[in-house]
Amino acid sequence: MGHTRWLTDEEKRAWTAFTTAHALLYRRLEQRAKRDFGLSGLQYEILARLSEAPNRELRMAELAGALVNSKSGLTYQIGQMEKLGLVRRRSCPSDDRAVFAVLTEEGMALLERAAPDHVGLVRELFFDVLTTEQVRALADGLGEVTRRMAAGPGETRATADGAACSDAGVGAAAAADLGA
Amino acid sequence: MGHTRWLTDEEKRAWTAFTTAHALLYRRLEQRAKRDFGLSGLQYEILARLSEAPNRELRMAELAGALVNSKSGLTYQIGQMEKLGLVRRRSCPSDDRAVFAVLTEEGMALLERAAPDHVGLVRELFFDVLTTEQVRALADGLGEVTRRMAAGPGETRATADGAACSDAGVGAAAAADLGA
DNA sequence: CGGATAGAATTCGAATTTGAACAAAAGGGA
DNA sequence: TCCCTTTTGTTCAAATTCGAATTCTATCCG
Repeated sequence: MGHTRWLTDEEKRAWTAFTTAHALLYRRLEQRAKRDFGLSGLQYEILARLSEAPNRELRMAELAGALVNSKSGLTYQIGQMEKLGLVRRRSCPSDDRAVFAVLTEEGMALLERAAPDHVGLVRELFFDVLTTEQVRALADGLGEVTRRMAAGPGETRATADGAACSDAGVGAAAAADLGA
Repeated sequence: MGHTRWLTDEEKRAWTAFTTAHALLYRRLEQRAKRDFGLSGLQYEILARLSEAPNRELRMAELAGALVNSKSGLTYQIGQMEKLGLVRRRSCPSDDRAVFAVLTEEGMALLERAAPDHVGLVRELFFDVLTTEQVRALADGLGEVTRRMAAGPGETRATADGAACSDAGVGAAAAADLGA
C-alpha cells in the first residue's frame, strides 16, 4: 500500500555487499573445485550434504530443499553424479515413490580430498576477513532470515517426514565436518 | 602444508546461513519479478545498475564485472533485453571495441514499476528481520570480503577506465535508488 | 472397496549459462 | 611504421537450469 520505503545508504551498502560477496565467493569456490577435482559447485554441495546425513543418504526432495534447488535440477545432477559413481540411488521399501540419493565410497573419498581446499578457501576469503562479532552477527541475523523464509511459502519447503525408510542401523554416525 | 583448520560450529552456522539465506532470497525475488514483470533476476539487476550509472549507461565489461557475470552471458542477456526494448547498444566513438549498454525510457519505466515491489520484499524478508547492529556488521564485514576479492585475482576484475567515451552532457544525474 | 486428492520423482522442450575460441582494435615499443 | 601483446566484445557448441506436464504411488474419506 503506502509508498515504498527505500533503502538507506547503509542498507544499500549491506545489500550490495551481501549479494556481491556471495557471487564472488561462489565463483571462486566453484572454479577451484572444478579445476582441481572436476566438481561443479552444486556437486560439491551435494557431496557435502550427503556426507553429513544420517546414513549418508537423503531423499531427493529433502536434498533439493536443503540445497534450495529445483527438483528437476537435482534429478539431472544426481544422474550425472551417478554416472561418475559418486552417488547411487536407492528406492524406499515402505514408499515406492521415494528415492534416496546415497553417497558411495568413491563419492566420500572424493569429498575428503576436495574438502580441505574448499574449507581452506572459505577460511581465507571469508572467516579470516571477519571479526568474531561479525561472524556471530551473520550467524544470528542471516540464520533468522533463513528460518523465516523456510517457514513461509515458497516452492522450497522441507518435507518434514524425518527418519522413515531407514535402511538399517549401519551406524557411521554422520561424518567429519566436510560441509562448508 | 599444515592440516586443514575446519570450521567451528558457529562458523559453520554462519556459512550455512549466508549461503542459504542468499539462495532463498534470490529465488523469492526472482519469482516475484518474473511473475509480475516478466523480468529475470539478472535482468532486474541490469536495469538497476544501469539506472544508477552516470548516463544510465555502462560498458559491457564494467556491467559484467559489477554483476559478477561472464561476458558472454551478459552479451546474451543484453541481446534479449534489446529485443524487448529495455536497453540499447551504443558504440564508443573513441574506442571501436567498446560497447555501451544504455537504459531506454521503456527500461527505466519498467524498472520504476518493478522497484517498489522488489525493495519492499527485500525490506520485509531481510532488513525487517535484522537489527541495526547486524546490518552494520554485514555492510562492514561483507564489504571487506568483497573488497579483497575484487582486488585479488579472478576473472571478474573491474576495468577501471572511468568516464571515457562519454556521449554528451545529457545531465540526468543518476536516478533514484532503485538499485537494491 | 472406489474415487478423489495430494505427494514424489522424472521427463521433456525451451531458455539460459558456461568456457573456449575468435575477430577486431588499441597500445607499446623497437 | 611494423610486430607483438592486451583488451573487448561476440560467437558457438555443450552443459546446465527451469517449469510445466507426466507417471506412479500413497492417503484420505465415503
